[in-house]
Amino acid sequence: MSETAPTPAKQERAVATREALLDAAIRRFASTGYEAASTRQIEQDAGVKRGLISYHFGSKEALWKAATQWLFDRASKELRMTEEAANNIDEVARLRYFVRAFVQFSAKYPEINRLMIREGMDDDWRLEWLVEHVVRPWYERIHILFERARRIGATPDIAYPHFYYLLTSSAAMMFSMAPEARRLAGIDTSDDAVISAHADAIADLLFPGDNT
Amino acid sequence: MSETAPTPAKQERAVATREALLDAAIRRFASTGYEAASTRQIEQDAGVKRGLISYHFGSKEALWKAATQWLFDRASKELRMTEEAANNIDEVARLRYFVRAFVQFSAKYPEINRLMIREGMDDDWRLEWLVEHVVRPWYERIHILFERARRIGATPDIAYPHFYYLLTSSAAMMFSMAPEARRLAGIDTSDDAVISAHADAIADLLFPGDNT
DNA sequence: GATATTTTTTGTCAGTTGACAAGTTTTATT
DNA sequence: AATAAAACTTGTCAACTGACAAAAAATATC
Repeated sequence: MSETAPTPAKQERAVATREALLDAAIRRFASTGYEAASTRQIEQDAGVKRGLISYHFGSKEALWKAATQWLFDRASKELRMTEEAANNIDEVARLRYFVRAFVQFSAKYPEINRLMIREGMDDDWRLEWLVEHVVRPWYERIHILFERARRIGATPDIAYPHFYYLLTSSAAMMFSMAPEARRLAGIDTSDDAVISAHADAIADLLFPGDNT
Repeated sequence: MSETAPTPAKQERAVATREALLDAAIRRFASTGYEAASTRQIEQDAGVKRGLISYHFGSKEALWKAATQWLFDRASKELRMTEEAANNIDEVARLRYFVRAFVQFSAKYPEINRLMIREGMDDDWRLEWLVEHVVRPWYERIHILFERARRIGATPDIAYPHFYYLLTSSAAMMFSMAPEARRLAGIDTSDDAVISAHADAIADLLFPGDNT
């Protein structure tokens, strides 16, 4: 073997470029959709030059997968921490706590719900990817909470899929539709008071327990 | 004045072309969004030749407005009939009736909610148009029902905007996300039993009245 | 049947898109 | 400082987009 290979250099400023692209990509994909979001626009948003997506990700499709993965990893970690934080309180209070946390979470990351809504309407490779990589784990996780609550009679008498869509849609929709909510109802959905009121409303409806 | 103008002809087969285009346009705009829906694709879906959108509507923007107007006019009429049909029953039962009808309605016209979701995320001319032409009338109409219900104590204790987003999102989302619901939960959202169960679930949550 | 008008068909345009390839600069290591 | 790899930059391409214009066909009225 020719030992001439001295030492390959490593990557440095590239991480900044990558993150800028991932962040810009998520925002574009979530707000305008995959097809309508142009790679040139994303590069411009990220403040980098034109060929960088090709260089760092290879293709638009690969960028989309990397960006969604990136977003959901961040978010999943946070949601799981919330879940664990509620482990040492009683059952009903825990459910209310989780629901409120879920609303806060939806308000904090509106891009997640926006992405899922956009992709959930069309049965293509993106929906398949999202369902298997992201949605199903959460679907199952919430299922467990739901069953535990059902056993102590703390849950409305409906089949789980209905509950899942009731919870997720009512928790997230208002924040996904922030521009509409502002125009229509004059609501600022980034206001903590609004978020908190919404969380209370949902928790009260789903688990009419104590008002704490 | 030169009386040579004999008699101008009228339009005939054009209406069929127009309707085919409107129908195809709604489906495309709702499922892929405005920017990603190409006029050529819409013409192909409608089974007509290439230049017809230009001829009948002038521009893509004009087609979008005509198509959404067309859809909402049809839907509004139906929703108003439902509302009137419930005029001669007592207050609480009427609310439950309306909620159930609203769910049925959302299941029957998933394109409406899909359109509003797509456009509600971005604050552009389409959102402005939708809010003023379509959403606000409904928003106010439901507001009246809500206030009437509040006066007799039949309503959850939340501000109206929260109620509005709870109702509309939980009623419509599952049907807008039909492809996801099928993949994720194995649910056929066009099944009458599923629709009915969903309607019951929401009516029970919002107005825990009798179970009729 | 002649004719004017509506409707359809086809050609063409400038602008945009995603992808790739050939360059240039920067950086880490010696 | 030399050098090789990584990172960035720019040029170019075929495909597609919305729009318009000109030609062809269909239709109603006389």
